[in-house]
Amino acid sequence: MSRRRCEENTKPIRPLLAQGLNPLRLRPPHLPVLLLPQLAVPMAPKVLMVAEKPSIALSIASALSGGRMSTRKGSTDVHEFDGVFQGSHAFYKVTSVIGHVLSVDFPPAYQNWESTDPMDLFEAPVLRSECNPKAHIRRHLAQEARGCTYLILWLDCDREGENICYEVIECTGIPENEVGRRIFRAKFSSVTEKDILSAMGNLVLPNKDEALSVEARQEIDLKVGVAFTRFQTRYFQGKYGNLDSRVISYGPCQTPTLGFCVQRYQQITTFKPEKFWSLKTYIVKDGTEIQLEWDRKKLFDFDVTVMFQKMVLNDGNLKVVDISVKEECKARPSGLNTVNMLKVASSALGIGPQTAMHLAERLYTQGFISYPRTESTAYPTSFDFTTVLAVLVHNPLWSNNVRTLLDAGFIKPRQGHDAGDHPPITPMRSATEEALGTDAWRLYQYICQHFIGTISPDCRTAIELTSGGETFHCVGNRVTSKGFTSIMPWLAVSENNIPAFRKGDPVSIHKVDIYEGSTTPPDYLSESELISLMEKNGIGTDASIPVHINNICERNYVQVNSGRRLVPTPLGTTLIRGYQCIDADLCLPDIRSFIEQQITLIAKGKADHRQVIQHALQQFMKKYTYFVKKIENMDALFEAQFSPLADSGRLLSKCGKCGRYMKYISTQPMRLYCVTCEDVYYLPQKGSIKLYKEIICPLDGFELLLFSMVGPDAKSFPLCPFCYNIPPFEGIDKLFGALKLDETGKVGKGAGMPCFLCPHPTCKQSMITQGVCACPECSGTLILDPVSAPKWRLYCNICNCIVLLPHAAHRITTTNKKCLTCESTIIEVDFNKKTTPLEDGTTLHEGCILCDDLLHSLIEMKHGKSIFMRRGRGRGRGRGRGRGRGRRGSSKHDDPKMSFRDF
DNA sequence: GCAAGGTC
Repeated sequence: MSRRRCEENTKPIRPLLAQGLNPLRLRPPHLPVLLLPQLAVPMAPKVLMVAEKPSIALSIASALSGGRMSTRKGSTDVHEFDGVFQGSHAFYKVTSVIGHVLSVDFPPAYQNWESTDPMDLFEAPVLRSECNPKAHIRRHLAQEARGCTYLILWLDCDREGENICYEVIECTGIPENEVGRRIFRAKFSSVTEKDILSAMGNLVLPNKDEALSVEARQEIDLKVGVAFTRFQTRYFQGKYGNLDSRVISYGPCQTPTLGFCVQRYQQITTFKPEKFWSLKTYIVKDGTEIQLEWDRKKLFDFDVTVMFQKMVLNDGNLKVVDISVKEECKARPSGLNTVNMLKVASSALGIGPQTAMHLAERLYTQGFISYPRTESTAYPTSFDFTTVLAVLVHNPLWSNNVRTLLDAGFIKPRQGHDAGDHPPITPMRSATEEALGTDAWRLYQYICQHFIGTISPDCRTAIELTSGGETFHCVGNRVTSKGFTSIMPWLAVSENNIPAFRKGDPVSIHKVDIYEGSTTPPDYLSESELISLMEKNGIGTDASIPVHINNICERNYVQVNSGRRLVPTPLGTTLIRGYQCIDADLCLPDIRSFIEQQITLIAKGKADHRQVIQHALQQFMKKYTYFVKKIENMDALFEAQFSPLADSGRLLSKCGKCGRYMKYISTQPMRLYCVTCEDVYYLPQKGSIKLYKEIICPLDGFELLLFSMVGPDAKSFPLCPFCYNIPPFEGIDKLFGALKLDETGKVGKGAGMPCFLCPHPTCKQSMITQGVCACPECSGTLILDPVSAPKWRLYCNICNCIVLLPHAAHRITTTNKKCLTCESTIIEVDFNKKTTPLEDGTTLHEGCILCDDLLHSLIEMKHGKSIFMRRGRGRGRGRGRGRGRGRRGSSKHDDPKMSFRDF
């Protein structure tokens, strides 16, 4: 796990001392910060302190202020108090970010899958932008830093934390060269008052090398993942119709994760059962028949087994040659960390890692358990077990165990591993099933039982062994002290009593049977086993392991079966088999270790980060070119497993180029395929599609389709498949910028051009003819929904605003007249004869919905689903496009199949 | 529509 690794090479404080800036001497650690009335120190310098998450900001502020602080709301809470800094009075503000502030991506020019060769991504520039613009953390930090003299970084003490330090510095606007003068780093080994005070007294500097190592990882992961993903998605989706995944993704974590599942699958499918035989020998002692275990266990040769059976039967007697009694100890568990909690949740509670994390987070925010993301299994020395036990004593489920521990004293917990982050996961408050709901309760119950188990005695068992003649033995098992297994009964040792034997006793054999068995294949990989494998191989971190597992499920590479076992799908097995055929490195865990090992050079200050990135990317570029060159090897496997696009789907609408019907592929991603032109046209997802009145798009001759979203108030709109994928008007995306650009100016999700965005002046489906007036809530246009009868309505072509028109109208259409007052399109309503509001009983009425009193009184505004569209993907690819682009340094002799270790 | 890493 890369997260939570606290590097040893923390930069020392010496430069500070050299400048005459003593590390802080606030006060003896046991005394709270000296509180001074704020008025008395009008010029007190301001110190801004920033933690990685709100909970830590609170802990830091509480520890440093002795609980005497005021808190105000902001993007994240800001805790304020007066104190002393560098011997002077100071005003402290403690706030936090929420994890990373920035993340990397490609510039807009590289976002188009059609016009960008994935190979170019390796050398593309990368941009850093706010990862959660809605949280406004950048603005928050800039505001809070204004007027502050000092910035103290309290980010988590690992490489990611060190990287976030520099993100924070960037956002505050304080120049980076102020590190050591105005900017300091607090390094804490746990979130306890003692460690916080000690960190404050020993401020150091942020570690640029570690921060850069994370930047390198980000760039390598992005470029490698996105390049491979785009290439294989386009290649295979341009050829096959039933892959059933929107994206055929590749990633240095997700792919090896899938690799583990497929590896087990391959063990199962290639397994050859073997017959074996063993001797079951029975004796009678004190009137009971006992079956003895044969020391040879089993033999794979029947004749030899029969020979042994004859030998034993001929003798007919055994002698007790040895009796041994030993006590074994089954150790109590150590403190509960995230990964172990996830494993138990999956294997014992049947709750998947993603769900388990959500439940745990909820339990945490409601105050029932301590912080659920931790690698540590060691309790801090100051941990107050008695308080937690006192909380638990009232629950009848374990009150007896808890009372015993409180009365008789509890056992010191096992040492465990201290990762320097948070304490193990423990209960904080008493709870009931009614209050939590079933699954949260089951998880909470486990956390309580585990906690009690960690301070209960070990389980002790006495084991007796007896051996005889041609080496048989029997084992008895007696539990002498249940210890922690009384609170964790699923871990109990099963007892097995055997009669008393004396050494030298002769024993007569009652019968000797031959047992025939057969070796069996292993089961599918359990989720819990997968988590262990990922942890062991450094794939993902405690926080990201559930995400990777979820990814390979969502992409339809594996399915979670009963007992939470992961069964690869044909797509999953074909992908991994394909990598194995071309370059097995691509799906082995080594690919992650290679990146880790490369960036560690940066973290340790042994290599320049730009050079390392270049070096690593060059290796991956070679792998990429080789993969592209050899893709036919993988394709052969796909061909055997999946149907070509031409064989998939039903005929739906006419192609504007060749005039033939195109096929509709209903498996995700929904698309049209023209068999003649070999072109693919992507469609909006998550809805239904049908032919729209056989209307032809005047721009390109394609037949229009009607897309309907699902659910109540779902909108429908017509679209031309060609315009939707390749917008015909230059700059249509800028014209409707609000749809596609987020606050950072980054291109967001959006479609090419459905008819409701089309500026065609005469086509009856276009925005020009169907548009009625400006949207009251955004810069969009209200469009008449042509198929909304009898609940006629207008919808905004940008936001989720809906305007309900007079109900039960027979017909509503737009006209080519404009309102003289407001320039809205005049609509024509043909009211129902029976319900017409017109005085003379007539049904036809023309007017402007804003200025006509009658129409205006009949409309109503509400909000529905926003029109969520995916970015068009343009024309599909013909067979084999994108192949053989083996340029840039790939020579015949370059075979990147060699292990990374050789590079 | 892409990666992996934070955290809510």
